[in-house]
Amino acid sequence: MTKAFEEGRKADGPASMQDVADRAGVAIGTVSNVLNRPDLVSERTRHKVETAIAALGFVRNSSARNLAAGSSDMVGLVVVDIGNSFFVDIARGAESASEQAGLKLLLANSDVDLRRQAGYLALFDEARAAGLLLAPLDAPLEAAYDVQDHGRPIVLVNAPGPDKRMCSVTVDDELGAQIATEHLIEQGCHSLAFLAGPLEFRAVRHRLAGAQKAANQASVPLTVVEADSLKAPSGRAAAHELLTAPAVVDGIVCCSDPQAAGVIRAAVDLDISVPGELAVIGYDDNHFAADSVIPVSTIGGAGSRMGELAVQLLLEEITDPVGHQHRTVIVEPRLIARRSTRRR
Amino acid sequence: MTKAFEEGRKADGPASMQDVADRAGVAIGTVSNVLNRPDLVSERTRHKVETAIAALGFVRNSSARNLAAGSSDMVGLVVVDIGNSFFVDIARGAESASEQAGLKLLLANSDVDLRRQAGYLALFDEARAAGLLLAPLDAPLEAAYDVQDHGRPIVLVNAPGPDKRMCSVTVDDELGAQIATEHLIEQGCHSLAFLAGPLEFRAVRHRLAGAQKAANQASVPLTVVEADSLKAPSGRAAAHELLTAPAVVDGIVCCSDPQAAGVIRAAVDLDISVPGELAVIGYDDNHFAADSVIPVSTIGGAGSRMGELAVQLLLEEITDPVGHQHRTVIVEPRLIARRSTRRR
DNA sequence: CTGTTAGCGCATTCAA
DNA sequence: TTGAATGCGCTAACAG
Repeated sequence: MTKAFEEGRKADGPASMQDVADRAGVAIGTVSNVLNRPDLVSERTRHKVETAIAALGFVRNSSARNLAAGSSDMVGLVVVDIGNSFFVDIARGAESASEQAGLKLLLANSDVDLRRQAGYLALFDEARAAGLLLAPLDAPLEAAYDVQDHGRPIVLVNAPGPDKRMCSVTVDDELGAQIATEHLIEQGCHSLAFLAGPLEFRAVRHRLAGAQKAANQASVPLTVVEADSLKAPSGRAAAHELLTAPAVVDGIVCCSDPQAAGVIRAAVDLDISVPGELAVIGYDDNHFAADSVIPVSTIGGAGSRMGELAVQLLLEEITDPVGHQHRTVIVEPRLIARRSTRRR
Repeated sequence: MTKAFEEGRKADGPASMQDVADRAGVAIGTVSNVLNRPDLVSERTRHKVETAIAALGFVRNSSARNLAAGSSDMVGLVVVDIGNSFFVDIARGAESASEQAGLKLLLANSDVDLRRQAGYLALFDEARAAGLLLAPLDAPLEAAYDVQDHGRPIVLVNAPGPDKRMCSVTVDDELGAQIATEHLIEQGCHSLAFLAGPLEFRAVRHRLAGAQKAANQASVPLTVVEADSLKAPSGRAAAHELLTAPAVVDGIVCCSDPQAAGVIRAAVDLDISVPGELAVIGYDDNHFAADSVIPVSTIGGAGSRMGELAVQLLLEEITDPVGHQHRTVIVEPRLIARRSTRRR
């Protein structure tokens, strides 16, 4: 004699609201009420129902719930690279803002794969998520527009630029690089290099522009080197070349923290002291930057703020879908000065 | 005149299968068939339906789908700390295995908060996920048992130990620390220290045991120090104390990579050369470990493997819920030797 | 306050 | 091969 049989309900599958209602001796609507509007239910019935729920191990079926209610409290965040702590910061910011707003945040990692990105967007679209957040690849946003066309709110986080069709939050990359460059100049550098990543990345181009602006304003020479990637080995290779060239450089602005780590390693290999002979600054404040042997100065502080703002924009659109006007919020990053640039 | 009006359907909300059927001039069942069993539908009708789907921008409603079908292809992974690249590795492994199995993997970050962990488990439970993966807090697993009791498959990843009630995959922490310690001894260290994290963590205790085992076998003295945390500042502080004490230590086994980074920093501060005078090994192969100025040797390789295996176990249970026998798979980590321990 | 009921959008019989 | 009908579990509106 199975437990389910004793309880007089079908054996397989989880208990339903109807099972709960039967066991509590009330109608199904009442069960729904104690779950969703407990104030409408008398103390006594509520207790009966709660007892039945506990006894049966009843768990709401959110599919049925969403279907009937026509809405959901889930928001999806699709991220390019969960291995990059910058995006983890975004996720954290989004998570805490969502929690505060009573929304459930689910993550999906596209892992720099456009097809996966599209797949996860479609997943959340099919699940009728309340809204979507997308930290996109630097690639066409067709899939995001599709979601948008289906009437689902979506906001871009760390977007490559403003977008007329949807809300987005961006960080001012030009400003960031400018701040970084000015910082090196203030620290007494006289001959700078900008270690770019691949120029096909919009962010890289903006940062380059910012660095050039700052260098021009201060009339400090700026050598530009384009590395193959934003990773450490590329930074190391590029720096090795730069530092063994005849022209002397006493400060390098990098496009990423791993690059900066690579640069510092190259410097150490060549017996060039950091920050004494060479100041190095990274970008994005990845988690490891603070813990290095030579803590790496960097530009950061934008990640979690962007996540929060993105949720805020999303909420606005969810709350007022018709009156809503798309807009772009630009976050200003800040300097995080650590030892790798401390020259005075 | 709105687009919806022209199309002769209600304005708000996404198109439904009924809308598609109407526009294509077929019955709703046929639309369902072209979506789920296209081989049962004639070329011509299928084309009509597909045209209507495209024209309407129709997107399946997975809530309705799951409700009607009574199953879902989503699996949820709840992770303690998405900021730790070890768990990112697990997520990556789980993701690729899921993709291969035709399952959709969604992530949730409990952020070392038991309440959040329970919340996300409940979320996936309510969504009737096909199964759950949990990289748990080192804390009671009540919420996981609940899920289990509701008949939903769940497997523990990086579990604190074997569990009779559910499948789990663990890494052999004792072995890992043993390997690490043996490595230092092979490299010629004569006096070791084990930098433990808080001993309330099971993993820390196991690692301690492994280190002691290796040290005993080789008759090498092992000083044990308990740091406040697994983070860099704790490692730095503990190492500073250790390295300024009268007793000489020429090798330190750490419980984490950040700790190792802290140790190396302390050594550099004290003008002790690494690896020359002091060999240091970390644990978990966090992403940054390879890129440091002094690349950090470590114990790793288990993360993505654990993720894959966990999905595999989950699949077994999903496929055969009744015949399934819970089991624990133990993954063996491996040494990743880098410069911080290269003494010969 | 509680019970009844009509869908929500879809998968899936069963007939035709 | 296609169409009509039933129900998945729940919410919300309404009647009592």
